[in-house]
Amino acid sequence: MTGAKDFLYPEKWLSKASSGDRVAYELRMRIISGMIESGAILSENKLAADFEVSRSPIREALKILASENLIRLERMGAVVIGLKEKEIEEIYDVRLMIESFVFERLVRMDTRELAIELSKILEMMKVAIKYQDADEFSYQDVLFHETIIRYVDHSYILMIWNNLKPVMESFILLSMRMRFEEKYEDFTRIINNHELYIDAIRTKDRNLMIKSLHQNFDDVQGKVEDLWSSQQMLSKGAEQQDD
Amino acid sequence: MTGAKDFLYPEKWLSKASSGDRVAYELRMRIISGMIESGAILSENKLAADFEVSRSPIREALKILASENLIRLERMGAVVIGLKEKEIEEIYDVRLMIESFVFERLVRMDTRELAIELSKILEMMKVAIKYQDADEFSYQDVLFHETIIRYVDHSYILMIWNNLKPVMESFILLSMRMRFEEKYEDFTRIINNHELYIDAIRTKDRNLMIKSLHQNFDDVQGKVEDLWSSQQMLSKGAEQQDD
DNA sequence: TCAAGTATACTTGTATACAAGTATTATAAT
DNA sequence: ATTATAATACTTGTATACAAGTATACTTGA
Repeated sequence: MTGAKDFLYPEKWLSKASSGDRVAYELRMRIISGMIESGAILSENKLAADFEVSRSPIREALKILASENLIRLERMGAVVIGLKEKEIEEIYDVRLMIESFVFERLVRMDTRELAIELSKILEMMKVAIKYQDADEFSYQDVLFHETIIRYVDHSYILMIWNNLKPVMESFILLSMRMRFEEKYEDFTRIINNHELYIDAIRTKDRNLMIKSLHQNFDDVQGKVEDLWSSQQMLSKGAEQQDD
Repeated sequence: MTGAKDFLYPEKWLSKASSGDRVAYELRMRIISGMIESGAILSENKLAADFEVSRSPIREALKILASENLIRLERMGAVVIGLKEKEIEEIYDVRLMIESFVFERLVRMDTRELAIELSKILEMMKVAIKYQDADEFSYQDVLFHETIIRYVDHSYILMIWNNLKPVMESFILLSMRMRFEEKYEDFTRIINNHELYIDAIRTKDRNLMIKSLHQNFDDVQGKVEDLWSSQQMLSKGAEQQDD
C-alpha cells in the first residue's frame, strides 16, 4: 500500500481522538480532496487492512461519514458521494441559513464580549498568515464561526453545526493549503471580510452581516470553479503537510 | 426487570431494522417520554443486559442518540439530556428554519405534483383519525413534512431533517397517542392547518405558509405546557399500544 | 476518627470470532 | 454457446474477549 501512511489531516489535532475518529477524519479528507473518488466503493475489511485497525473503528467512522452525507451505506459496501459543486453550494446554503438564524438572536443580546473574542481569533488568523501556517489559519477560521454559533446557546443549531463542521473544516483546510501556495493575496480579502463580520455583530447591522456572509461564500465558493477543476486544488492541498 | 419487554415504539415500523436501530428507537422513546429521566446515567453493559443484546448494537444506538442531542457521551456512562421545553422549542426553531428555506425553493418550482401528493397524505391522516389510529396518524404527519422537504432535493437540508426526524417522530407519536385519548377535538384543527399548508404551497403564498407553520407550532408546543407537566402526557402516551 | 494507599468493580475502546446473507465465479447440462 | 446450478469469496451485523483506564470502596496505618 504505497503512501498509505501519509495522512492529510493534521495529526496534532488528533491527540486524544479515538481510532475510529482518526479514521473518520482521514477518510473525510481523502474523500473531499478527491483522493478517493466519488462512486468508489469502500469495504470495511479493506479499510481495516489499510488503516491497520480492526473493523470496529472502521464501522464507527463509516457511520459518521454517512451522517455527513459523504458516503452512502448500502447493503454491500459504502458508496462514496464526495463533495461536488452541488454539495458545496448546499453546505453554504446551510451555513448561511444557520448563521442568519444565529444573527437574529445576536441582535437581541449583548454582543460586546463576543466581538472581543472574535477580534482575538482574527488576530490569530493574521499571525497564521504571517507565518504561512495554512492549517492554523483554517483552524481559527472554523473557530471564528463556531464561536459565533455557540454564543447563542441553542443546542439544536449547535447539533447542525456539529454535523457540518467536519466537512467544512476539511474543505477549508484543503482550500487554504492551496491558496497559501498559489493565491496568497486572497487572505487580505478574507481578513477584511471577517472584520466586516465583526463590525456587523458589534453594530447589529443585519445587512452588513448578510453582505459579509455572501462575500465569504464568494470567497470560497466563487473561486471554486477554477480551484476545483480536475481536482487540482486537492492534490495541491494534499501534498503540503508542514511541521 | 419488570416491564422491560413493553416497547413504546411501534414494532411494525422496525421490520427490517438492525438490532442497534431498534435499541435506538426504543431508547429514544423512553427518554422523550420521560420514562428514562434526564440526568440518568446509562451504562452500556446494563443496557445490553436489559435489551438482551451485546454491547455492539448498544454502542451504535448511543452514538445515534448522542448525535440527536438526547444524551451526552462522557468518559463514564452516557448522561441523559432528554427533551425539556427548551429543547422542544429549539426543535421547532429548526423546523421553522428549514421549512422556510424549503418554501423559498418551492416558490420557484412547479408544486402541483407535490400538492397532490400532500393531499393524498392528508386523506390518510383523516382515515387514521377516523379509526383512532394514533400511530398511523403520526406516521403520516411526519411523512407530510418529509415529503415537502424531499421535494426540493437538497442533500444537506435532508441531512438536517434526518437528524431531526427521529426525535420529532417520537415526540409526535407520544403526543398524538395522548390526544386521541383526551383531546380528540385537536385533530380537526390539525387537519385544517395542514390544508392551509397545502394551499400555501399550491398558491405559493409565503405568508400563509409562515402562518400555518407557526400555528402548527402552537398546536404542538403551545399546548405542551399542560401536557408536559409532571410528564403525565408521557405515561399516557406510553401506556396505549394498540394492535 | 481520619488519611493514605490498595484492591476491586466498574468503565470505554478495540480486536476477533462467528453467523447469516449476497454477489460472483465456475462448473455442468442442454 | 447459453443457461442453470453449485461452490466460493465476499459482505454486514452481532457476540465475545481483552486491554487500559477510572471511580469506588475497603483496608491499613496513624
